Amino acid sequence: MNRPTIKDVAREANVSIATVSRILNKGVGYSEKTKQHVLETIEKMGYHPNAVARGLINKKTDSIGVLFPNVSGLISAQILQGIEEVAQSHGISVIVCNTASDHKKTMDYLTFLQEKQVDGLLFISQLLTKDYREFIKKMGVPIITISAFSETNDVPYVKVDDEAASYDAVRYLIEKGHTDIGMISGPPTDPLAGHPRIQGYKRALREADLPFIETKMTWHKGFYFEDGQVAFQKLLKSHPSITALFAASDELAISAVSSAYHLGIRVPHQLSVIGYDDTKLAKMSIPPLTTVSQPFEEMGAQATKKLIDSIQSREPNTSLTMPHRIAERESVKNRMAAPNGHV
Amino acid sequence: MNRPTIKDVAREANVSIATVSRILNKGVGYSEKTKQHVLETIEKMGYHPNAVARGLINKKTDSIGVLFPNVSGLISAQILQGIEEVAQSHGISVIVCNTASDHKKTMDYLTFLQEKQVDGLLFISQLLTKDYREFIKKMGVPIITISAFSETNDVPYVKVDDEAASYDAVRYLIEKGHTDIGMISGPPTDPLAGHPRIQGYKRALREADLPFIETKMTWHKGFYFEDGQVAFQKLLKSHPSITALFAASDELAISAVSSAYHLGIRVPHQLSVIGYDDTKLAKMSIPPLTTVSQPFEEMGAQATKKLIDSIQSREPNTSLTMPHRIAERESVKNRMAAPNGHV
DNA sequence: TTGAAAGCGTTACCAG
DNA sequence: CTGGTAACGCTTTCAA
Repeated sequence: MNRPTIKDVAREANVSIATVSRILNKGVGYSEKTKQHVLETIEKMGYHPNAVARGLINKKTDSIGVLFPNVSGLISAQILQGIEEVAQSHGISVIVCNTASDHKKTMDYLTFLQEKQVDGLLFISQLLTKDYREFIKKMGVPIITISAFSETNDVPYVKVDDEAASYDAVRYLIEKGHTDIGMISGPPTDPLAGHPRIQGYKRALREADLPFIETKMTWHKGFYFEDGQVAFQKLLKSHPSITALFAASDELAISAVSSAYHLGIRVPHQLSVIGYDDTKLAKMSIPPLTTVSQPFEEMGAQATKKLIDSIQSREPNTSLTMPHRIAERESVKNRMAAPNGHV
Repeated sequence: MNRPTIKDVAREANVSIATVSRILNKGVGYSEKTKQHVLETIEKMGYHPNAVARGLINKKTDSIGVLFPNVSGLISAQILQGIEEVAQSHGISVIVCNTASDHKKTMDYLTFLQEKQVDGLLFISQLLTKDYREFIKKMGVPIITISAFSETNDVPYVKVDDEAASYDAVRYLIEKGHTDIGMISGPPTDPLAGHPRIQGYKRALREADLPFIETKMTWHKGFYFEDGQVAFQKLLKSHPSITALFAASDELAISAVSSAYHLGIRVPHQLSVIGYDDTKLAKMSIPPLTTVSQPFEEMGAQATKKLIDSIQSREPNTSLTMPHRIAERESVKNRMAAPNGHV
């Protein structure tokens, strides 16, 4: 025997399906008596409405698509956690999509999500290019980016101010008495986490009348541990004198700490390092990593709230710049401290 | 103007909707000529089939639900990556659900997924209790657990053999010449990652004629970094003599390494530690962590393949025990080595 | 307060 | 090879 439908309930309760539907969805249009009776039979039969049929007629599936460039990372996972939580509390299902930063894959997924009739889209840590935007416009569903923005500048985002956050990180180093500061960056061409962070680094230097030296900023492909290894080597070779290092991600930072350890360079005594992201990693590092903290989970939650708002109100949304802060731990030495002051 | 439907395409192409449908889904029932023509108008109009309507009539939504006790962890993220990849390649959408290991939340989600008419379920790192099983049976969709199993013993799983893996880990320590080996475990009452790993530890000790001493195995709530801190303190207080430590997770292991560092105990010189999981963390630790490697991504992928098989064949599935291995890095000292042999 | 029936976009059966 | 039509499970007019 198949799962009962609204029809079965109606027959069993001796009412019409219209009445059952009203009881389930509307506040009016039936007597208290029939309501009780119908609710009882529903309970008895173990009836559950079919969301697919509902979606067809309502033109609303109560589902959203979330596109990540990579789902297995710490950051994605934390953002997803925030998304899932508020979606869940609104009875909305979240469909995860891994684009691998690939154009074709992203397009395919967009098409897929269109066919699935999702009510909205969340676009994470990936530049929303013109053609993606074009396609999404045709889909006619609201979209918000997280830790990203659109080339077309007409889609709301939820992110921290990367330039300002980087500035603050380097500023922090300077305030601790450092004047010879290197940076391990991501690709300068990366408009999301590359370029702006470099800009922040430069500005902090400039405002403190410290010279910006091209080769004191190195990078290698991405923001991962392995990238850090090679970038750090490069940096150290040309500038062994640096006393502090700003890394554009926690993985990059930890990679530097690890390399330093193997080279016998003590952190923070000989080299201070500050990271970026404040993933779980930061706390677990030896020494615990001082880093720029981004509220990833909260970002996921806020963006999802906004998206759901947009879906319900059919109004466009506004962007939101999230606050960042320096999570002070033990990887930065205070050179201003009294000579006997450790750390 | 709304998105075109199959009806619009039919009208525009001067054929019936049946013909359009056939062209889209069947290999036969139309001439090459009309096929070309219809395909062209589809292209021209930018038509995309509505998966919701399809789902309604086919009683198949091409979507699966994935239940995690926690989505923000490294392990979940890696498993999810594997799931997403094979689902994607089969045109199936994955709906993520965070149960927070909570009974009510899990039940709510199960109900939700039932209404959404998902075609199958993946249950991750969480004991599938009798009542969950009951409910899922009523749903009538296939289910597979990953890194977990069912109380009722009638649902296929994909997991490593935890007892054997733990045994191997401790055995590895013993082979490196260690005889005084402590363990930081998860809760012994945890049937998934607690109990079996403890059993493996005990068996390895027993087979090597080493005594099992109750207090040489400590734990504190869970498998996270913070848990490790307190468990390690406890262990060290009663057994400062241990030369090696088996931790039931990488976070636990790294926590111990970190605590040891702060106490001036050098790893691996004074204390060897072996972890469990081989998450990204392991490589980033100082020193890089030797650990039991679980192929999480592969586990997610295999389970999803099996699930999709079950969905298509409507046949029950079989369990799969995945291979584990010791990922040798630098946190274990070889006490058998020549006296001048480092590490 | 209630029921009949149209319709959401699709597939599949049955005629022709 | 092609078209008409019932059906999937539900919501929503419109009448009664």
